[in-house]
Amino acid sequence: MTGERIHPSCDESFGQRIAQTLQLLQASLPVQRRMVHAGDKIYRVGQEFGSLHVVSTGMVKVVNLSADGREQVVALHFRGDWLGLEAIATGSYACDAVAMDTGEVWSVPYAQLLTAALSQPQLLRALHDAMSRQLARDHDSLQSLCALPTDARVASFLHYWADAMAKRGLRTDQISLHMTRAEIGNYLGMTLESVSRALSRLARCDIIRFLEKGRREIHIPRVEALDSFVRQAAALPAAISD
Amino acid sequence: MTGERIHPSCDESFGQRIAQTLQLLQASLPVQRRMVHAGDKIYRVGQEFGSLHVVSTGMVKVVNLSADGREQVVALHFRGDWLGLEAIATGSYACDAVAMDTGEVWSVPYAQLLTAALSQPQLLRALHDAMSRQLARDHDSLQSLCALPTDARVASFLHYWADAMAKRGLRTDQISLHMTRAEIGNYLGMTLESVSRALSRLARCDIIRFLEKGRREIHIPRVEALDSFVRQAAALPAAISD
DNA sequence: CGATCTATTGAGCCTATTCAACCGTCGTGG
DNA sequence: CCACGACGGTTGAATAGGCTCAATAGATCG
Repeated sequence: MTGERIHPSCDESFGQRIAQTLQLLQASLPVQRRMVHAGDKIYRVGQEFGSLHVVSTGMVKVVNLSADGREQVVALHFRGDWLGLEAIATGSYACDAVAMDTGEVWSVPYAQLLTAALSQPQLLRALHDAMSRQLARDHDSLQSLCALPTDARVASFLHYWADAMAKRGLRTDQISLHMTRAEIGNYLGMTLESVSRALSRLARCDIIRFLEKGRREIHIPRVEALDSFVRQAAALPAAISD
Repeated sequence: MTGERIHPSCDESFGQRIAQTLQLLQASLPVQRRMVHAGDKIYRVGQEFGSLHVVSTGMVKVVNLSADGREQVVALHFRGDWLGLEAIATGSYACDAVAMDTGEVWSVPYAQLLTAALSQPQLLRALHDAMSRQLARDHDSLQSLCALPTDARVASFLHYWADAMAKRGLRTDQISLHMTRAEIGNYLGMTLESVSRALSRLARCDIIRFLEKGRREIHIPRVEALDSFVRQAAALPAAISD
């Protein structure tokens, strides 16, 4: 293991684990690589389930479609994340998976993955870890939605994003959200105006800064500042600082 | 492979699948059965992960503990549901699992489960199905939280509960919530007063009825009524359709 | 019976939504 | 080239939905 560190708090080994998993997949299965661009769908709701997918590069949003046609972003995925897990039980995808960026997605037939997993326990471990992490992440999302006011929810979202980047060895002080305010709002259960206002307020407190005029590039001087902002908002449901 | 079918929407066979899974577990692993009563903890946050748990009878709530001590109910589990899945990746439980009722919980060491799964593919399938279902369920929770007003969220909650009972072959017209209004509110991201008001309104519309004076027994004449109530609230945040 | 817990309901307030106007950027086409 | 519209973002004013605070009542239990 090469000794390189970027972030103190998060484990550096996570990025390596991702790389290992991707290598393992490639070595032991006929993965089908696919280049995707923003807006491309990796799979669609209702489509028959056959394969799981792993994000190699790029970012993917998972959109739940309700019966009456409304859309709900329920998860975001980055390098190393698995897609389609929610379809295993039912046999058909319950969501759309949409690329938010140019990237590469690998697909592996679920049946073959299981077969390979019998002789490669690490594969099974990787799959279970991915599912487990997703469950834990969903719980955190739920808690944010239930317990935090809008501003803190946006802060928590940024923190999550920065954390996801840090875990993958990418720079965390400057993140570029490949989402519109409307998409962010949809994911966080609020309106696009509220997202905009929250971001403006965070910028006013100097917790974040906008780079360029196109305000999707966000500079985060200190990630801990986001954390403490969330923490404080959580403790006092209705406190207002000047 | 024995003849098995997966229904798209509302499978009658679900209850049978649960029974089969429990039998399978019992037959191929040293499950440790444990009787639990309301308030008992199956596992605690921070505790080292070693075993997964399956609800045999009774109901269990999973409570996420945030850094600052606030509690958040993130999931509810019934017969056949697996507990502790979110701990696989990290190696330690991230939540408390608390019995809401008298019941029985089976525990199986994860390592032994994996070993057994190598020779019993159905075991692995059952585990994956459970995780997959939980992920899909989490997505639905997220969507409810994000998109529905309080009344509809309560209605959706009751519908979910009734559905869970129905899938397990239990009576669905009369459900007994083993939760206080405060717990329900915590789970649904609203205050206990809002829960109370929502229930009162639903009762006023005759979508539900209270049995007895202790108002946790709820009679649901027509489950479809709950569904249509949710659907209508979802479609029009403020719009008007005859 | 008093003490405690849970639930219901009302009144006022506050947060986040709705509605609206405005600005900047980006393509497109006259 | 500029006019134009489409789109994404910001900000303000007014509204409303849900929260807070508070009072009341039933239930349970020692």
